[in-house]
Amino acid sequence: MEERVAERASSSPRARYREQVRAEVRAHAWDQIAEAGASALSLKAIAKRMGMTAPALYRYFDGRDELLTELILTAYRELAEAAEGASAAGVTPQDRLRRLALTLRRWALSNPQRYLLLYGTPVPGYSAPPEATVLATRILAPVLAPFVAAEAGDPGGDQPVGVALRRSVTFWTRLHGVLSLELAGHFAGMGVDTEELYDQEIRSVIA
Amino acid sequence: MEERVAERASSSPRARYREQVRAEVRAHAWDQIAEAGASALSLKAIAKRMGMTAPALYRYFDGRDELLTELILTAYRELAEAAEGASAAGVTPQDRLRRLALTLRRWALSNPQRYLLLYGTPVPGYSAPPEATVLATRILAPVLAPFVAAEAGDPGGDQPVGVALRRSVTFWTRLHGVLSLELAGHFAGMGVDTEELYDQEIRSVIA
DNA sequence: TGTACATCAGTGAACGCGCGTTCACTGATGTAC
DNA sequence: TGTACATCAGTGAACGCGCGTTCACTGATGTAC
Repeated sequence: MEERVAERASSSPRARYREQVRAEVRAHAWDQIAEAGASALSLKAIAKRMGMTAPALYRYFDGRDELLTELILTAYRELAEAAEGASAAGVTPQDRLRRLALTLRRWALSNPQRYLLLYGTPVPGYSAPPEATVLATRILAPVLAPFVAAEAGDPGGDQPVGVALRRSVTFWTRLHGVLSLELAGHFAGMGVDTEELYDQEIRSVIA
Repeated sequence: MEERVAERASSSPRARYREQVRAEVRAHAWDQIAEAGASALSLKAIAKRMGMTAPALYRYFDGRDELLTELILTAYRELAEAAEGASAAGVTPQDRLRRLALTLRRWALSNPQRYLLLYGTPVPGYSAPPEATVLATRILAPVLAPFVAAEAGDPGGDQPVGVALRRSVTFWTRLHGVLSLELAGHFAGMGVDTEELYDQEIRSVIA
């Protein structure tokens, strides 16, 4: 009901201002997450940085968890779009997967906490809504598609989709293995060339 | 200096009692970490569960961070021992790596938060001491050894240690990729057989 | 175009909670003669 | 074996901090006539 009103009035000055403030809150939330991790997300701290009092934010978000949920869903959608965009630029299935993987790494390195929010240790005391699980599954689609295409062009496979799905998951876990350890700083002082390692893992599944 | 005293008096009733209480604190700390993650570690909460007041714990630990450090170092040592023990039971290098990997998975699944404490998203506001980094590096030794042995038995390699090191890291990242996503619940509702997936990843590096 | 009214952003005080940590102190336990 | 003393575990009060959230209220902005 309220949503209906918000939609209808989406171009009114008040509605515009609302969306502006909401955007600013989200921006500050990301800053905060980037600095101290998702569990440090605090409405009071955001309000202080915005020069407002905390109760004012309750006009814009139902509470801390609702804000966190919105951030997570946004991040999933953003990542999915980036993945699809990167994939679309490729010609062959292999090329698509490679671009997708490199985009994923760039995305993750440019804002580690955003990646860790989605794929790292779950935020204590917060349970993701069902929508998040759905989005998390759906994000595999741009990975799956090139594998399906590759299998289809390669005759003789018994169950092309089954094979493609397995390879997709493997692709994902291998990239995540390198990325998450890199982001958490676990290669520190080990003299590992993470970029090369990542590239090796890309090739390991594609070839 | 204090350490010296503690050593000398290690069999006195008081010293025994001290170690007993310290152990109980650690046990409650692990319980707490298992339930709500490492960032929920709280001296006050531990004291309450032990039927004591919080300041009393300062007789046993310098503070929250010191306790956390001790837990992390203990976990590293425990994992290293488990890895070495498992490896020792194997005959061929391949066998050793396989046992090591399966032990790692069992260890991680039996107490997810303990694994995530070492290899998950860093605890916000806490920076691990240098010793932790050293231990984290040293834990690669039992992985590296079988690969070195395998390379040595396989003539023709240019730089056996270099190759072995690269394979060790790959082994590690691939296992971690599956494990960490499994522990964080990211395969939920995707119909993935994680055990089989893990086994596939073991074979991918060994074979 | 001006006036009356409704809407809504934002404030300030407050509640209850939990945290790490310090300090002066009590009382029990171990030690030296 | 008993007494005087030192050591040390643990308490209770307190400090200052930050958190999410509620509530009654003010004042500005938009809307309808």
